[in-house]
Amino acid sequence: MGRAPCCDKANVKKGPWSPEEDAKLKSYIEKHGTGGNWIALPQKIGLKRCGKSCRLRWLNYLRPNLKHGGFSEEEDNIICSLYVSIGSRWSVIAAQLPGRTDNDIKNYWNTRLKKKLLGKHRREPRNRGNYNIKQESDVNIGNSTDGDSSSLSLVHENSRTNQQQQQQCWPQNITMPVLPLPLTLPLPYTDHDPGFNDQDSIRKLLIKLGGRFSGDYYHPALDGLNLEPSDGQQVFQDQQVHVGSSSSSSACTATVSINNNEVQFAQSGDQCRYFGAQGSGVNTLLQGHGSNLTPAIEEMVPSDFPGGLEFLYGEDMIDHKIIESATNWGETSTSIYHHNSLASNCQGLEGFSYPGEQ
DNA sequence: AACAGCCTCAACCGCCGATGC
DNA sequence: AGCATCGGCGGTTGAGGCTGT
Repeated sequence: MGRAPCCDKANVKKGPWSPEEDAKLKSYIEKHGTGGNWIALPQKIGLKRCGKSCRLRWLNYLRPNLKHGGFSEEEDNIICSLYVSIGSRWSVIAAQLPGRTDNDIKNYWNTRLKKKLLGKHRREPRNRGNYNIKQESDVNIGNSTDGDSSSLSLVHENSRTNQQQQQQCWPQNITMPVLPLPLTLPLPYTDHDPGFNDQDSIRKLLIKLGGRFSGDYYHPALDGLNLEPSDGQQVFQDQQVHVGSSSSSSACTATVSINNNEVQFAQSGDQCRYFGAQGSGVNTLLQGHGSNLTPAIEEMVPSDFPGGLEFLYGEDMIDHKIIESATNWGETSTSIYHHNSLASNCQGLEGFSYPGEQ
């Protein structure tokens, strides 16, 4: 037997709200509050609406100090950055953008930013004062010139300066920003814990750090890994996570150290060609096994896309600045790392074509 | 002007966790 | 402990408006 419906669907009005309904709901809540019971609210007011519908209408539309449309570039950046790091947790993202609702951001992402990332939009957006798509960057795929012809890298040609910034997409030692949440993560590994056998757990950890799994690469360094999550949760700060095979003396070890709000990847061992010597850096490790990285991004980036999501983690991602921000993620105040040019990089993907594609 | 296709976004749906009984 | 209820969340839908032909 299923769960009882929250309201009598037969006697509940659906569809767009009328101004009268809005006025009723708004005036009541402004006078009396929600009373902590949305389900009972419509009956008190005399609205033939589901309580959940009232809640949604209030939160997404009637609530004071809401902004609609006109996302600024800075908001774009924040959304991009947070989406890359935490995925589609719209309520969390919305908490960082005063006046924005999760629904708003979700819609904006799905209709604009996602396409902006891919450069799929066909025409200039309508009625968007702050929204301005510029085609200022070209992105090419080319062989890196660092002496390793086997590695591919993205070349950003920003602002048509012709100054190609060829970069290895995931350098051997890269410092990535730590995004502020969740401040506690299931930490999948400790040195003394023999139960480190859950690849999904480490995948999740690495995903939090911004990795990608395509499933296209088998990675021997992950073979036989013990990735069982430890009991409970550990504070995901100022810790080191050693990613490597405990069973192989010659295994490459990727060290993910989290200190002072920075994540550092480093690797050692004679199998490190998988990690950096061939130019793919730790990301190759990250590409080891099937993915649950923010599915929308995964979907946007084909599995054979050289370098995976590195274009989201280019140099600019490293050169970050901090935006101080209050957050709802916990009781402590924390910081967002604002990737200054992420969105412009996204814009730069306009006109990008995949290998073999015209 | 008419039509078709595209785009946006408000609203709905269903699931899940928390809470109370 | 088990169940019912509620709030909250993310995914999806569809009506209406806009644009291109």
